[in-house]
Amino acid sequence: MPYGDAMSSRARTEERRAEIVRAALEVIAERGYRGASMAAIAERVGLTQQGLLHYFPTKDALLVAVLKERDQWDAVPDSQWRLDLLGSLVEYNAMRPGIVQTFSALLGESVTEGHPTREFFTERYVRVRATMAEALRAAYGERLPSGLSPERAAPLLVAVMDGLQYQWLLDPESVDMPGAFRDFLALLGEADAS
Amino acid sequence: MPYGDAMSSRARTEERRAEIVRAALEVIAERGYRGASMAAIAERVGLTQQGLLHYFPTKDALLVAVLKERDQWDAVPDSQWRLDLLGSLVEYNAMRPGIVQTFSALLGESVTEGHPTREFFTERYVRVRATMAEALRAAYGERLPSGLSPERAAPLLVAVMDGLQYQWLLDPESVDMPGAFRDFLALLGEADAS
DNA sequence: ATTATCTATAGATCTATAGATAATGC
DNA sequence: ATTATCTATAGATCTATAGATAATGC
Repeated sequence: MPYGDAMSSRARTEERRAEIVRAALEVIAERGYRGASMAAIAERVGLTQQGLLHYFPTKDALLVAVLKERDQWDAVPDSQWRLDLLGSLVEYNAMRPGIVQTFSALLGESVTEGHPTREFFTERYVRVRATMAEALRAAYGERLPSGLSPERAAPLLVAVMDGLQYQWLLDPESVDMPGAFRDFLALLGEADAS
Repeated sequence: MPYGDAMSSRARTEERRAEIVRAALEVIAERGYRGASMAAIAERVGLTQQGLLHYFPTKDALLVAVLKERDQWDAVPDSQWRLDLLGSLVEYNAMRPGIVQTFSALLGESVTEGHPTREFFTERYVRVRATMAEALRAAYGERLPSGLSPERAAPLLVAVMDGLQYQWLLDPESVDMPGAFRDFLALLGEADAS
């Protein structure tokens, strides 16, 4: 038996696909989606470009699989976010520059016209802002100590996370991403004295 | 005289180059740098791709010119930033989605490996953080009302500006970029009650 | 003479299709 | 039979070079 275990052929196919998606995540981190060639991804899993097309018949099909994978990342079942988990999430991200870089490269490309990730990110942000607003409401009620409503604080929270990622990716020595994020959380939680 | 004015030939050349840079800014906004072909930029100014190469001998040379142009945008002579101008800057940006989109697309690409804008952005952020820290210091002294030092507040300020731009570009209806930014400035200026 | 612009074209890529060959699994 | 993988290749692009032609400006 050429494979040392009892894996079904279907499971083996799925594993190969997962391997390809991981390779795609890497290559996209390095070169962006437009810059990531099917041949480069194929090479990373030891296939020819045409061999790869057996698993994903078009580049877009592969991107869809990549985004689904990514979706599992941030999709903690919506209303279960607790504010105090966010700091840990950012710390976790700081240990996985590859994932952060894939995400940031795709986000950057998504604002260009007709980009295949545009709709994904637009919808994702609607969802993430709503989730964050809920988490803020659960923690603070209708007004944060600073006076902001959860709905107005949410886009700021998301913006800080994304913006810090770019600064950190470009210059990790100079930017303490988790520390800065904690500063921001503290800011949100502070009482308004005015 | 084929040209209706007394422009020198040198000035006419410079104007053509400026025209090309503007076209490049547009095409980069639409397609990113990797996706922006020289041919597409040339077409926008009514030239063939080879005609464009007469003015900028390589794609990278054109990018350098684009970044220099962009540099003039944010280069308010360093130490002259006043905090109360930042809100207006964001309002101004909200009226010029094209510029914001060019910038955001390039920033996104800059985190990929060996990208020609990487160094530019890395250095730019070092500079911008320092400038913002100075502006904050000028406004608040060594501690902001919230208790943060200017140096720790600066990366947050920059992150909010950048992060809001992505959310706004993807979904301008849902995101009030200037309003959210004002919320953030208010947050920074509020006293720490803890 | 220099500047602006064009046609022709080389040489790299890139995605995708067609179709062959070998191995796997009912 | 189906799955995995390969070679060959079509058809689009893309950047850049070579070299011609016409107009401009000392």
